[in-house]
Amino acid sequence: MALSGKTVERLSVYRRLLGMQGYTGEASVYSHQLAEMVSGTAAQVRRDLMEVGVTGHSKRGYRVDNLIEGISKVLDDPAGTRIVLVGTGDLGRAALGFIKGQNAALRIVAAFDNDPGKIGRVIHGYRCASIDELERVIAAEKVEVAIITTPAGVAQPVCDRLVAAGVRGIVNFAPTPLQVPEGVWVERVDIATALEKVTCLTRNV
Amino acid sequence: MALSGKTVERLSVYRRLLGMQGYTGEASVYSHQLAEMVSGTAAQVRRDLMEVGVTGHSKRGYRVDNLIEGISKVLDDPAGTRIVLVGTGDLGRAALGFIKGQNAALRIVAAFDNDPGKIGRVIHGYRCASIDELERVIAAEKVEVAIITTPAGVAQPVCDRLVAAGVRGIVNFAPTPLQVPEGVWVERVDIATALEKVTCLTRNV
DNA sequence: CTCATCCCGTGATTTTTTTCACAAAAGTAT
DNA sequence: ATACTTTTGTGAAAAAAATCACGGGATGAG
Repeated sequence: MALSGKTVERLSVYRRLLGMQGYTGEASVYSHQLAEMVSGTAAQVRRDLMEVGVTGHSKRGYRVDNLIEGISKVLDDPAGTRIVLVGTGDLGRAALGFIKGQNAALRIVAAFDNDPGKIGRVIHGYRCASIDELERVIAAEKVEVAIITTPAGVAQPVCDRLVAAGVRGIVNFAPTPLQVPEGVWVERVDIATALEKVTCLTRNV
Repeated sequence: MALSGKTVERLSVYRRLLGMQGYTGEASVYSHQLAEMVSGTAAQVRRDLMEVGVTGHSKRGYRVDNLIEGISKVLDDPAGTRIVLVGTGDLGRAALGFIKGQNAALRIVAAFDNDPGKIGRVIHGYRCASIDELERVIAAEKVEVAIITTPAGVAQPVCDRLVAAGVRGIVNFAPTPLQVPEGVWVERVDIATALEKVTCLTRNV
């Protein structure tokens, strides 16, 4: 099953919205309702759900519990995914807050920093550990995914250590591209670029 | 000139990398060097630059100053873009840090919060103002773009106020989609989705 | 029961984005 | 000067993504 990255992104959003409080509370949703939530089209939603394999019901839409279960089956590793975060500055703390309690399949195993003043502090319930422990923890806990929220200058060396220690997926918030070997997936979240994109496209529309 | 969103994103990255310290310092770059930086292909870089209108030189590549100037001409508003940020939590502070000093054409006019305890504080050089001032400041300064870094629960009402006050472009960091009228551009930065995407795609590759 | 309506599932089509591939330009070596 | 190499610029082809459009099933009204 080869889900495209775009589809995975939308599935993640569908699931989050369906799981959120404030959702209508109905037992079913129509594709056009989901489409409205993500500013897409009903056909696209149906196609995404088709790829997942969940099936709806003419005239009554999709059962919400069914949807959440089906999406989770493709997005989540049944064994859970162990994650570390490196860099507990503002952004690192913010990221921990976003992740906390969102998805039971994602487990933050450790948060690292190189500032002795931060080590030992508890952030959103996670204890900040010394960067010196990085390799040990990754190996001991079989960590597969890492989040880099360090300053740009150290992102690449941190990345190299993560990859050498066995990490195979990285979310990179540092404003610099990372060089990684084949077989490692990097997802970049570029705040400065997002802002420049909006300023540019807002003007030309 | 109709630049695609993807192209704009890459242009933003090319420019940032070229402007950064640590860049080789050469007066020229080849398309394949830029490609390597962004993990793309040389042909794609050349196409992006073609759309911008900057022109290179066989055998010597593109002049760096030329590139930066050409990219800036399409990305930046010559009059500058005035921006406000709403929500000075961890994420808001992080965003201010990323933006600060990056691009002279982007000017943060104000940062707002509804917490009386935060009002008056200075964050990365920007003074935090009361959310009550939102409409006044946006009108007075002709603000066109806003960054939403509030909790999910208040993102939509904040968005409504921004749009009513005249904002036409929004970068939304809140983990909830925003409903906006025609003519307003929303760029979503979804941290939780980025993480789920990596965990999913890392596994299936 | 019959009709009208509403929605799902999906083949076909269109649009968008990326990649290929090659002529022409420009430098280098001999 | 000539041959060889490297790089740009871009039409053409391919790939990826989104949209259209319609058959078919389910429901409710009359």
